Amino acid sequence: MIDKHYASPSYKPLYDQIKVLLTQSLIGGEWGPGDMIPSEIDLAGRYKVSQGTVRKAIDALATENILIRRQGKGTFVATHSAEGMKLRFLRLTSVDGQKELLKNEFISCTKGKVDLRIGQALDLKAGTSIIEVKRLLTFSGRPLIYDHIIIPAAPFKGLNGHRVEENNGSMYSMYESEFGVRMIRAEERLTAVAAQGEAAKALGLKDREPLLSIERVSFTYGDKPMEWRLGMCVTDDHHYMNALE
Amino acid sequence: MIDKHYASPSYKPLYDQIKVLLTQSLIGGEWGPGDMIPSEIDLAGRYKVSQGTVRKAIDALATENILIRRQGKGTFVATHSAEGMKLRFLRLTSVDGQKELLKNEFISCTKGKVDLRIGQALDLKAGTSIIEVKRLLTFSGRPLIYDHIIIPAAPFKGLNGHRVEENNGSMYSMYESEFGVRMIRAEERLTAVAAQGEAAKALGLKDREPLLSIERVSFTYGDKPMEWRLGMCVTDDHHYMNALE
DNA sequence: GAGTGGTCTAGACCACCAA
DNA sequence: TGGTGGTCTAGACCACTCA
Repeated sequence: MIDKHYASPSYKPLYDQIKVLLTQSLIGGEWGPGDMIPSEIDLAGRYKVSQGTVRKAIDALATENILIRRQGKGTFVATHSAEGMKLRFLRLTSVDGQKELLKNEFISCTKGKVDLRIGQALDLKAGTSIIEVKRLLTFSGRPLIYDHIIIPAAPFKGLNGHRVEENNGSMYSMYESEFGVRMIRAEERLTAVAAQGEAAKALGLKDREPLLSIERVSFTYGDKPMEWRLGMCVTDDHHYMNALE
Repeated sequence: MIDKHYASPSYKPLYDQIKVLLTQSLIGGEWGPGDMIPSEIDLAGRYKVSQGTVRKAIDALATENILIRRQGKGTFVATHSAEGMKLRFLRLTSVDGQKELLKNEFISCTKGKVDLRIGQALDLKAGTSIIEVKRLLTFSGRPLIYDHIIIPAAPFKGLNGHRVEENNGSMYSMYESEFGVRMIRAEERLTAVAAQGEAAKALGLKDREPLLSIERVSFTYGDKPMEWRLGMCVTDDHHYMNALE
C-alpha cells in the first residue's frame, strides 16, 4: 500500500514508490515491449496518488529510456525493435557521420560453460551453461567489428545460430521478441589492443595492428547482468563517439 | 518580458524561457562559479512566474551539471574546482577502480596559429592565434596519458607555462578561476592507434604499441567550443569506462 | 470531439541546514 | 527558528493525435 511515512528513518518519496510499482509491472510482464501503459490519470487512480506524482515517476523511467512518452498518444514501453532504437548502444560512427549500412555476418553459435572472469561479470557461478555467439559486422563491405557474445543459457533456451541469422544481427530485439528479456542499460570498458588470433583473421588484419577493444555488460530490469560482449573494432575510418555531461 | 503566447507558432514553454534567462545571467557573470543563486521564491518573483516553473528550469540546468542543488542550503553554480568535480570528464579508471593518484608533468606551453582541422573543431578562422600545452599524466610513477591541448589565445590572454604548472594540471579549474571560462560539456572521439613520435617517446613506448587516442572538444556556455585536446592513453592497466543508457 | 501527455499555478507541508 | 530545496495535491488550461 502507498504510504508517505514522512519522518520515518527510511523515508522514500511517493514517486519513488510508484516508480518501483511501475517497474514491477514491467518485470511481471503486465506491459510488454512496445505496449502502451495506462494513462497518467488511470495510474493515479490505481495507486491513489495525484497525477503529478505518477508523472514524476514516469518522467524518471522515461529519462532512463525504459518508457517513451508521446504527446497525444500515450506512454509506451521502450523497445529495441523500434526504428532508431536498434543501434541505441552503438557508439561507433563513421567519420562522415553515417551510422547505418551495417551488415551482419554470422560466424558461430556454440554452447559451453562460463569461465571465472565472465562468470563474475554476469553474476553466474563458474561452470554455468552459456551460449556463445561470434559474428562479424561489416560496413560497406569492409570488416568493422568482430563480436564475441556470451549469454547465460537458461533464460535463452532454444536460441541457436539459425535464429541469430534470422534476426539479422539485432541481438537486443531478438532477446526481447523471442525471450522477453529487455536490456535497459550497459557498461563498457574500452582499451587499445594489438590484433591477434581469430579476431585479426576475421577482420583481415596483420598481427599487431591496433584495435579498439570494447567490453560490454548489458543489464535487464533490476540491474541484472544478462549479456557479456567483447567487440574488436577497426577504427581506421570509424570513431567511438561519446558525450560527456 | 515573460509571455506564454500559447497557440503561437513558435510556442516555447515558460520554463524554457526562464532557463534562457538564467543562462544569460550565468554568461553575464551575475553569478560566478561556486556562487549561490537567488532562492526559487526570489526568482519566481523576479520573473513573475510560479515557484514550480522556476523549479523546472533549475531542474533542467541541474541535470546538465550547470547548477547544483543542495537541500537546505540553496542552489549553486557548478564549478570544476569543487572536490569530486576535478575529474568530471576523466573516464579513464585503473582496473582496480582507482581514479586518483594522477600526477601532472608539464612539458611545454607555446603560442601558434590554428590549422584547418582544429580550427573547424573550435570554430576559429584558420590562422587564429592559439596556445598549445603539452603534458604527461602519470599514475603511480608510470606514464599514462600524453596530452596535447589547444585553446584560442584571445579568451586566455596571459596564460603561460608557469600558470599551468601552478594549477597542478587541473586545466578546467584554471580556466574558471583565472579566465572566467567554464566548460559545461564535452564530446570525445576514441580510436585505437599505433604509438609513434613524441607521444611514444614521452610515454616510454616502442613504436607500434597500441594506444587509445581520445580527441576531445569542450564547450562553454552557449555550446561554444573552447578547447581541443588529444590524449594518448596507455591502457595496459587502465580502462575507459562508459555507461550506456 | 475525446483522450492523451504537457504546462502552469497556488498552496500546504516536509526534510535539511545553519545560526 | 527561519530559510532553503523537496514533495504532494488539485485544478485549470494548452498542445497533440486520431477517429
